[in-house]
This record gives sequence, C-alpha cells and structure tokens, in this order.
Amino acid sequence: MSFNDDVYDLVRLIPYGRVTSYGAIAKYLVDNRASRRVGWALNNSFHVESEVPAHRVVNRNGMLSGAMHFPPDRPMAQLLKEEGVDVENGQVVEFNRVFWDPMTEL
DNA sequence: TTGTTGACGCTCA
DNA sequence: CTGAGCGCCAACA
Repeated sequence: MSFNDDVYDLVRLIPYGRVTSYGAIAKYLVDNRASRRVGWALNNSFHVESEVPAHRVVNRNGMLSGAMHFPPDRPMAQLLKEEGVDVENGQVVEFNRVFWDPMTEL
C-alpha cells in the first residue's frame, strides 16, 4: 500500500513545532481530491506499528478536526502544545506561521 | 454487490 | 460572513 506509506513518510518529515494540512499532503502526493484518503490513512496509522506524528496534520483552517480520534490519554492539542504550537479552542493559533508546506519546503 | 460514511476542500446562496 | 451541498474514493456493513 504505497499511498499510506507515502503519507506516513511525509508526515514524519514535518519539522518539530510545525504543522501541515490534509490538503497539502494530498496535493503533494496525488491531488487535492485525495484529502479524504489522507485522513483515512492517518486513522490507520494508529494500528500500524510505525509511529506517525499525526497530530501535526490538521485541516486547511488549522482546526484539530481529528482530535476526537486520538487516544484519550494523548490529546492532539496537548501534543502540539508540548511542541510549542499554541492551540486554542481546538484550533492552531497563528496557523499561517507554523504551517509547513511540502510543496515549497521539499 | 450496493449503499453509507468520513481526521477534507471548494463553491454557491 | 455563515451555512449547506457536492465531489472524490477507499473501507465497511
């Protein structure tokens, strides 16, 4: 399954304290329409043995739409804050500043 | 096999 | 500025 692996690899490349969006990943790998598959891939990342910093991936607005799918003992917002990313009300503060775009960074 | 669902994103009213 | 709706496509019942 190369798509999932590609997603995992790319997510692992996200620098500490930075975040990116599903759409950015999808566009970099295939095209914008694949964003839904990215979400599914990350969902799978939990049952995969390789660790994937899925908390660094949010939707295009910087909202933690996937927070509810994280383990209760490992809240998405908390993980981000521990990396220095401010999260407020389920949304990344100054998303534009911490946004990491694979298209331009790679 | 068919229908529904979803960690999205874009468009239109 | 909001909210509703639609398209995509793989997984699942």
